[in-house]
Amino acid sequence: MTEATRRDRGPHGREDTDREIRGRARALLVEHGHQAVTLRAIARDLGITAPALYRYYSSREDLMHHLRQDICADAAAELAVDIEKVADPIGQLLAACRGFRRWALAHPQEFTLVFASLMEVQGKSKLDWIDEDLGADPFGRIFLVVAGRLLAAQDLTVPADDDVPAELRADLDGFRRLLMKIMSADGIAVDERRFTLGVSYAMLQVWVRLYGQVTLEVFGRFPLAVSDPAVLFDKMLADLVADLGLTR
Amino acid sequence: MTEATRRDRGPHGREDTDREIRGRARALLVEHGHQAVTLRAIARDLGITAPALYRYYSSREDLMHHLRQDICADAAAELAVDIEKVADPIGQLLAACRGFRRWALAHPQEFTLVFASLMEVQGKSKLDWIDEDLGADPFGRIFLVVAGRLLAAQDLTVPADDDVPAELRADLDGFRRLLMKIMSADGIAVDERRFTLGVSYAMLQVWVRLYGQVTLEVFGRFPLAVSDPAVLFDKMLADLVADLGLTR
DNA sequence: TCGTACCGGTAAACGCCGTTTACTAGCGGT
DNA sequence: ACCGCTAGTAAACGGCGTTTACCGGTACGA
Repeated sequence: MTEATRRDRGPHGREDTDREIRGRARALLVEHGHQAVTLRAIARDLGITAPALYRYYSSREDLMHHLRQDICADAAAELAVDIEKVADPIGQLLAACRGFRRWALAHPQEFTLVFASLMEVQGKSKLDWIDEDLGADPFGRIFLVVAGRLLAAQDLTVPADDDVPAELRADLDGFRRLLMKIMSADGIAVDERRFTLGVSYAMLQVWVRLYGQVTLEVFGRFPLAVSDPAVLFDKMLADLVADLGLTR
Repeated sequence: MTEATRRDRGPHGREDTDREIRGRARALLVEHGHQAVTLRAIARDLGITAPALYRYYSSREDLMHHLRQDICADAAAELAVDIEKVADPIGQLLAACRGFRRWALAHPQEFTLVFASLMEVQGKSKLDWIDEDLGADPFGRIFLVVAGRLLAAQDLTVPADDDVPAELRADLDGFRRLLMKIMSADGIAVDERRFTLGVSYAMLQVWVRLYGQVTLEVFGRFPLAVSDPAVLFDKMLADLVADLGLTR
């Protein structure tokens, strides 16, 4: 006679178990933080022993790596919903930015894991998340598509190419080409001549400000008490679209 | 006869031992990351047993908390040196920004601990680091002093007070008052009428961009490969001073 | 001078943790 | 009927934070 609390109740396929593992890991992360994501705790919740998890992941770090990808994909999906509610490109940009902030504040642990932690020193570069097939991780793609649509529809006020330092041009041009590839994959036509280095640079700066503001808010590192951070965020967004020379 | 590797060789004062503890903790953090800062490892390095550390700190988390403060103070001291090498206020602002970047890149683990981790859920607000005696932590003070000197010496291009949303005014005014207190404590005289809400807002935005850029670089989260990040950083600084309407 | 209270430390233990090793029950294919 | 694979178990190792009980000095007051 087998014991009561056993695992062989019903035929769990490998995929199912894997999903359960990541689901519990995710829940532990959300509820009790990065430290609480423990192989033994996950196994316990699944009614399994810890070493069994090694049939699915080669180490805790390996599991965390896949977890990051899950999180990324989920955040991207959530963001995509927000964006598609809006028709005009500027509105989509704002929706993407607000959606990013909302997600980050609602999921601080996930945000930290994916967007604000040192990459394990394994790979040579920090940029393994760029150039998986075409472009970037699913999350980055969302932003790039939004940028692409905006660019196709509107003229932006951006620095002249002469104003961007020579040492940056190759990088920015690479970014430009990446973005064009994504756009054409997304069925967006864009006039190459309007897509200058200055446009690449401006997009980069938008990301710097968005990321900075969100990260500061998540980590509570503003130099003053902000009683209504949403207002501050919207003001920054307004500055952003103004600096880009956008009007609906 | 006592064993060879014992601790009672020479009279270590309590302060000395405490410094050694923090020193080893610091070294472990730098060399092997947050995870490696282990009470047992620290104790081992000091030729002591782990429970002895509880005579100095009530828990590992308590030690980490003090460690954060040490790091903050050290970073501030390092930054102060950079700043005092320069005479003019604009140069000091640039030196502070570049110093912050250099420190963050040279000490990613410390940077993460102090500037990019979720505050433990203990205190009610995230802002315990504001308003210890007057103002902020030693690190924040440095920036505030630099800002004060700049403000006393130069006119800034900032948004009109009417452009800052009503909901932000109380917060920004609090920041203004804090900064004026720090400035007067630092012996800087400033015309109150030139220190508008727009000035507070502009300073906040400078911090957003600086923090965003540095954090992106430390975490490798730029959306493109940046072959010479220093150039990108300097370009952003140039934009910053241009946006503030500064010229030497 | 003698107690005594405290201070900084030790030893042992508890219950976690990741990970490795050896083993096994059950299943699919031949 | 057997073989081999898969997904699991049990036991163990060493490391971790933390608690408890104990202990040798040293400072200090009677």
